[in-house]
Amino acid sequence: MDYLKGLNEAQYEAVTTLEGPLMVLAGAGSGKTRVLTMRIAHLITNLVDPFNILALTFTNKAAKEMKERIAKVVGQSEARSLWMGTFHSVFARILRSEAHYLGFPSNFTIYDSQDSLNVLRKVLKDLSIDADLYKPKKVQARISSYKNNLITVKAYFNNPELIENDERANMKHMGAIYQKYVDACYRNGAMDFDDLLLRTNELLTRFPEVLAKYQDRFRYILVDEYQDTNHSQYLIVKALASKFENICVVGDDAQSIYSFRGANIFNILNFKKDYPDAVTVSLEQNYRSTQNIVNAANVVISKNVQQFKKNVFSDNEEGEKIKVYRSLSDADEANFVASNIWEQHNSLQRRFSDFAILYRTNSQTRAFEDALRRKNIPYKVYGGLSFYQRKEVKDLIAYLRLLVNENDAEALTRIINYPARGIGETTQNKLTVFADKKSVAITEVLGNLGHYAPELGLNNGILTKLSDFWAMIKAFQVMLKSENAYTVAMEVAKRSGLIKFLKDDQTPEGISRVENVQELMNSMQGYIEEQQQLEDGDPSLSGFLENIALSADTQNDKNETGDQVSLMTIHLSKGLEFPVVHLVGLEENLFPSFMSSSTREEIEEERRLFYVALTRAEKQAYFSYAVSRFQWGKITDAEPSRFLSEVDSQYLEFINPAVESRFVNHSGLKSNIFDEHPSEPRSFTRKSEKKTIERSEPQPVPQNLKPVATARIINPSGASSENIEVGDQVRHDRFGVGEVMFLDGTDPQNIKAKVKFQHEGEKNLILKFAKLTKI
DNA sequence: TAAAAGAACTTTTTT
DNA sequence: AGTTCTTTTA
Repeated sequence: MDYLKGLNEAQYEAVTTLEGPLMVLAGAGSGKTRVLTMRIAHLITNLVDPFNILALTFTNKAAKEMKERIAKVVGQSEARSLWMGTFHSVFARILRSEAHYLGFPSNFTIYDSQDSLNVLRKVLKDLSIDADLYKPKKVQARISSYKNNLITVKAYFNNPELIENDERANMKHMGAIYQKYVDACYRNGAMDFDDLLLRTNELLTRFPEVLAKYQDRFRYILVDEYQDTNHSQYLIVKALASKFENICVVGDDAQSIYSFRGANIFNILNFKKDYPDAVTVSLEQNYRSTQNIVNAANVVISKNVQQFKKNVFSDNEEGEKIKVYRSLSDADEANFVASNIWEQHNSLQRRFSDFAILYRTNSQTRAFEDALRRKNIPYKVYGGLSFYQRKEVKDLIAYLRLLVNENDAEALTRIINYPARGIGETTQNKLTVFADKKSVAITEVLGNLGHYAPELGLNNGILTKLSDFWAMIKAFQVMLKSENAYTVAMEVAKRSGLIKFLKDDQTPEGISRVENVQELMNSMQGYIEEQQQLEDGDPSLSGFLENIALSADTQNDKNETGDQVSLMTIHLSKGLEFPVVHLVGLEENLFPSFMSSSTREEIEEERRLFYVALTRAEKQAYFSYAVSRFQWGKITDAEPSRFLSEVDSQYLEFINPAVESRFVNHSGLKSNIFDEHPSEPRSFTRKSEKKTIERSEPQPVPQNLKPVATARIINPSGASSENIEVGDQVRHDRFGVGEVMFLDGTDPQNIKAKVKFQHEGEKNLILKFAKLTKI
């Protein structure tokens, strides 16, 4: 049992206490993943059949990594039959095999938030409810919270308090909307993310034999990131564990950051109440970070009221102080970060992959991408608008979804007239109304046009178009029986006219859309090949569709090994670690977000978010903030985040360069701790410098001097692209530096260039639009 | 009916 | 600023 060596006392206890309820409170960096991995390995070595183990993780990525690590200890074949994955993916799988209990088809579609929002918009329209009063997003959030708290439509109408509550919020139609939305999903044979949990609960409560089956199967249950489970998840775990009570939950209340998604921190805080016999183990030694980082993080989190008492400490070196950089603008901040990474890469020989840039909102990525690209620093953006959410990708996926589940009305509306085939809004409305009146599915009408035609009141031209469309879908479905998913998808892309339609658009955007569809095809092929190698793989089309619905960005996972800087939101960084972390955008109203600054609970969650971010760092942490920032299309002034002043200044070092101090008083900031720690004394010379700059700005530019601004504009209208030749080194606004591989076309208005970019690969660009600059 | 132009809204975080 | 929904025009 080599794997037990090298564990500290607490870790050893957590790994070897196999029976009964166990709560592991794992402070940041305390070797949580290691404990979980070893614990599962230990179970298997102690002759527990892996088939009887269920391990629930927070992300698919975490599950995959953990499975690989376990396989190294106990061997590939033993690890395979382990059930490990996110709540959503594990229970989606169970729901598929038990779907008949709930009256769902086993090939039900999984709606992502965008899909469910579309359905909701339609429901609002059908009920003639003003979408201004009932903002779809708000309605969606409300329904989501019902579902996560196990309030079904029936339960809602039986609960006067809830109804009253919605009436007070001026949303008295919520019940009706909720009902109609649930009905629509049911009719479409679809479940949204929350349904995967809610319906699992329904399955386990309504059908004791199903519950018994899975209770017997999952004798040992482990839940990672327990602090971020919601009520619905909590109940599933509780039900499954109630027979054997071999339940191990691992988490850290200080790292609960998903309450906006219904996560309930009391699940972990009250674990002892649910299982009075539970053993609690605290892992407090942080092996990841320097003392300075751990101490700074502790000071901040101690401001929170609601938490377990913990004493996280580090025996590592004391380490450097956290550097704090005040910048003028978002662009300035990004430049600072990029230069810092560049310098450390050169002088300290750090790898690019040693760095992470963490931010609160996805919209902050752009500035950093620009700055990194200018310095030719390779990087990878995690999360953000996922590849699978792009319109052209979703469109092709909608076709595929319809093949698998033809009741999916949402997929049907998306593509029935895309690309345009003369089935316009009027026709679609007629169809919907007619189908409603006859209470049959639209697809039923489409499938039996001959039968329904006399009553439909559509002319022959339209009827032909409809029957052609449906014949095409049917042909794809037949093909799916004999051909593999990739071949069918290729055929769909061609025969539906989608590819041709996209190819007709020769703008750079249009070209990139075609590339995205190509990329989707590639990722599909990759998926099929991967699944074919697995014994229990599922290379089918529906398997692929489920995979992309439940895991954010599989397509990028291939080139993960490269040496590149990681950019991601703090939420996404949970569970990861980096030698150097740049925590950026530390400003009031950004972090903490303006959306969650009103109540103490909200601020406490933001503070935990700060704690998570800081404890990602192993050796060095950098904080930065901007005095003004470009957002919502204009420049906004910003104040430093309150979290900065909550870090005791003994852990900080302020590093503002000299050039900047002339602007120090420029922003009209309220006095704060940062004015007490100027990086260098402000002199009169500097102040007067500032004055001259300010005064000179409004003055007219002297005739004999070339204004600097004009001199910098190399490419005002794209005209300079004209004398570009094959072999030239060029710079593109978005793609960075690259080499022109070849040029095509004689019409000066329509010359295409193939450019090989250093980081973005080869792109086909149209010179007129690409605004390439020769360098 | 489809493309083009204009208006409105957007930004919190994700399975 | 960028996207998406809405209205106008051919």
